Amino acid sequence: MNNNEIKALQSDFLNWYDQNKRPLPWRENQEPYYVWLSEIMLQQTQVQTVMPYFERFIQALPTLADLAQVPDDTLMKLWEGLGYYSRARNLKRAAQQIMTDYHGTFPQTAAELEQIIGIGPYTAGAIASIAFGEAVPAVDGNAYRVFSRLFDDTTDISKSSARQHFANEIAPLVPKERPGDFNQAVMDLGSSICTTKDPACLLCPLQPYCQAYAQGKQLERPVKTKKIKKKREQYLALVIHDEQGRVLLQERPAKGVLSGLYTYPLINEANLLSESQKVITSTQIAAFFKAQYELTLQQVQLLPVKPVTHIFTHLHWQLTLYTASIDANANLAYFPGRFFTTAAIAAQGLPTLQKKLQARFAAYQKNV
DNA sequence: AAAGCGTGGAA
DNA sequence: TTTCCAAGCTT
Repeated sequence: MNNNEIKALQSDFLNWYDQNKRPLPWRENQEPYYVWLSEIMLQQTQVQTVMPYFERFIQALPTLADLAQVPDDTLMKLWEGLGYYSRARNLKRAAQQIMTDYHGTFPQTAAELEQIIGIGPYTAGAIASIAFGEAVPAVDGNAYRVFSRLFDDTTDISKSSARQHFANEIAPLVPKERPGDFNQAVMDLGSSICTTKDPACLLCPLQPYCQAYAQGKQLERPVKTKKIKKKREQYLALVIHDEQGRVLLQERPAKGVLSGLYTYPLINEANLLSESQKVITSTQIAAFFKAQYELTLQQVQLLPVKPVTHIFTHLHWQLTLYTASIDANANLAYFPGRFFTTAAIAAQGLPTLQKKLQARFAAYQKNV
């Protein structure tokens, strides 16, 4: 593209943005803390989902210093249900990092921002351009889609190398004036006009020079070859009460799904079933708990309710609920978890999987 | 380089 | 039901 064509493209994006930008809470000012927080929350997450979380978060933690000092349980309660929980933990670590290493002031370039935990190439570009006016691209999934169509680019976005390829293509197009608005225009256009399945090309300001549209190939761009296959796994979920009505919850291991979060104790059925065996018995479950945790369960019973299904990015879980009882004075030295009162459970930041299990159990109790 | 990491919604 | 998608980062 020559300079005039680039100028025209920039104007088309910015004019469209001026007419169509959405009024979002994090667009009310360019406060780096808010821009950063919104960008982290928006990773792999839709605007509509993020909105209430963002409002609650800045209400509870209005400044970077507040975030750096927030207790972990408060933090997880604020993030509860949003998913990708390491984002929240990294957010706090990053806040502490900025407080100590940068005296509480955000670094202002993409290159420096990318050194902060949780900030990758996209987020660094977004913050640098939106909050600090640096003319760098913010290459997210929208940018892949918009520019692969505009240039009829067949780069496979499944590959790790695609991001740098598009960054190189887009960098010369980002205007020195209003780089943040340009990047947000790309994203807003990508999420409203240049959509994946049903792009509104007739409403698109770039349609006159969109190379994919010219060839009717907009639905074939971007090229994406990789498909994720979900692994199916069966679990038992144990609702274990003590005499005081407390419930035993287990802390998930530091590695793996839902790490560090609390759920009912979960047992992978594969850990109980031998090759020829098909039915799991209550005795077997009790024996497993004894062997693993030195804990004695009583009255282990299969709950006559529909199993809970939960789908992660790479996993498809089906969980069968059981109830059991345990002595309130049981020694939990070998068990990664603790007893929770009803109030303590409500105050805990829990993953949606656990919420689903609780709801299923509550529905059962109501009908008994 | 590719796999792992949540959740909700749409088709 | 199944699949895919949505403002990615870390290891």
